[in-house]
Amino acid sequence: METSPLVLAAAHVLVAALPEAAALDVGDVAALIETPPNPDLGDLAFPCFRLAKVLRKSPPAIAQEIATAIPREGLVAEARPTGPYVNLRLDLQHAAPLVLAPLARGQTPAPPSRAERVAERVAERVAERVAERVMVEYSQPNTHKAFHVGHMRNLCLGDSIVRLLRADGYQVVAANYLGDVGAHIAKCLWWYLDVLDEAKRTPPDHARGEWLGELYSAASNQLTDWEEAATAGDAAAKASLDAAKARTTEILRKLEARDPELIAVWERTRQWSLEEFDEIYRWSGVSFDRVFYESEVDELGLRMVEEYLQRGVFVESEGAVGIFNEEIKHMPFFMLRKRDGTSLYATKDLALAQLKFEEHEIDRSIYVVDVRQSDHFRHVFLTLKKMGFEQAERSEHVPYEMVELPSGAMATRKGNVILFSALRERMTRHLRENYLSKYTSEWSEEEIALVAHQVALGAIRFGMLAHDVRQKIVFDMDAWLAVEGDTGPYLQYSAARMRSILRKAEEAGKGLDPTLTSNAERLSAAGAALQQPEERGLLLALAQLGPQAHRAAQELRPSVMCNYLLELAKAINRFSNSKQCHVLSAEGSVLDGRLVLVSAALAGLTWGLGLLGIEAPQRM
RNA sequence: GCGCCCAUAGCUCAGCUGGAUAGAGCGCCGGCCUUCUAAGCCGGAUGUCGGAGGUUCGAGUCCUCCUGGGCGCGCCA
Repeated sequence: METSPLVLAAAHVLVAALPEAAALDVGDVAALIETPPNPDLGDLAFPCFRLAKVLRKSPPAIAQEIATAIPREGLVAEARPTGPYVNLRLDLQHAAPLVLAPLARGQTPAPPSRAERVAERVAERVAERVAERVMVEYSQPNTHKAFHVGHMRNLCLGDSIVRLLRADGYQVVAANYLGDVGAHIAKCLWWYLDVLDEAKRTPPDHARGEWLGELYSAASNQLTDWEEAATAGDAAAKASLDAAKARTTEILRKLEARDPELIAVWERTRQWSLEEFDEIYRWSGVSFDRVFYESEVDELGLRMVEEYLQRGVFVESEGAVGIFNEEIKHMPFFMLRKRDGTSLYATKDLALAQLKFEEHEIDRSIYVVDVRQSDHFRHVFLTLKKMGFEQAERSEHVPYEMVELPSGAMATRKGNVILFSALRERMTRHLRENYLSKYTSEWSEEEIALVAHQVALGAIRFGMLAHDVRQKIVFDMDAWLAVEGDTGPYLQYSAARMRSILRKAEEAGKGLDPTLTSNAERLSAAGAALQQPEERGLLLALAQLGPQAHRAAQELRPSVMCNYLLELAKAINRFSNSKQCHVLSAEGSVLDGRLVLVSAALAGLTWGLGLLGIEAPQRM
């Protein structure tokens, strides 16, 4: 795992004190170093369990020996054996320049070098080759359908993964893949063209995509109703169902045949959805480098099926074409062409993969798609491999659990879908009414609007990212509106307070001297002046920033970052609530130390929030 | 039936490669705004880490089985 400069420095001290026979290098030691459960024990801890075997001594005895061998000068002020651990207390005179100075200077944690990444890969035996150019595909909404809170989880996850990977040194192509063809379009257009009368066929001025989504739901629900009634023996329903099915099939066929009249309708309605998606992405602060459309890979997919059928990679089965991936024992057949000769979702995914590999020369391909598609992607990757795409080995699915409501899974059928627009509206209004109203006389309307937007987005993004991907999110609107405790706004608030201190210091003529962070002597004195436990705690929390961001990127888990940032914010608030840590009333090196600490905390938190796509407001 | 995932405090969840008395938020009780934003801070109460075996010096974490829940399983996307 990536280690912080602080841990690395401590590892150097430890290695020098280790017995020869320990045979551990700095990297090994750094990887073993952990944080004691209780700050009273120390700042860093070195566990001696691993050494027990090679040294043929008990861990406590080893801890004892190491502790006595450590010189009490430089970074380590105190080394105390406690059972099997050597607990280190650091001298902040040396720690502050390592941890705080770069951040206060405006430097963000450096991504690992290529050599480090290779070493890490080798150590983990993941792959000998290190990917540089990565594509992350996410969002993938369907046109003609509503964009709801479930889609928001995907959007937040994908966007954060993109940001994490970029911060970790990768070149990332952020990709979207829009579902603009298929049965759902036919259902929607059937309702639009055949069921709605002329007068009702005009969409509203705003939220046209949403309006289309309603048509789709109505159509979908009607078909299900008829189907149920038909199964129960209702002849009229059966007739209606058959007629509707014939019509949707006709619509699909005409679209495939590029029927000018229907294509015109398709293009017009599709555009309504696309415009709405753009608006959502703009509000959410998400942008894509490449947008793929299902409509653009449809034909290519079918050509590939034909080609690989000829080559014998694919086979015919019951009139359909596919491949038997025996590796997936419980469902080996992967269908790629229907009996009627048309393509499937799977077909298009093969074509899309080829397009990605060729067009963008990526060497790693990430798909952020919900967990229900796990088997599908295993098939896709296995199939790509058998087709000869070496990148298949470096393709991976990031599965995440669904967003549900207290009433169960969201379903248009049940009418319990919470649209993204509703969440956005309610969150923004709630923040204005309950928190920002106190500033109406003080701040401009522009600033209030900006902060309402930033905080609403912060609450939504954090809410979507803080859960591990394997946990489903039960979306409870009231709970989401209560933006206190472990929430995005808490993090933003913490940043705003840091900023406020710096602003007031500036106003009082006690601002941070920009030359301080490059003045070794003054910096040491400033570090040495940090005597309060809250100051130490905050510094130690900041030391974790780089390593945690790296871990989150490696594991493709923004939730790692969320949890870490909560700890950082807690350390920040403990500091700013402590009477003993007052900044403005401090003088000399104590003032210097606190200003550097606050600057570093603000920079670190802001940067970390940025990896989640959350902005830190100037004030709130 | 087969496969994948989940199960930790009343609720929602953390818990990195197994390691020091299992943590946080919400809720509950009690404190803290003439010193820097109370969207905050401090203190208190609450746990058979679903169950049973096993591996290990050491298991919430690894293995096996079981129970409960969710999801997926050839012509939808």
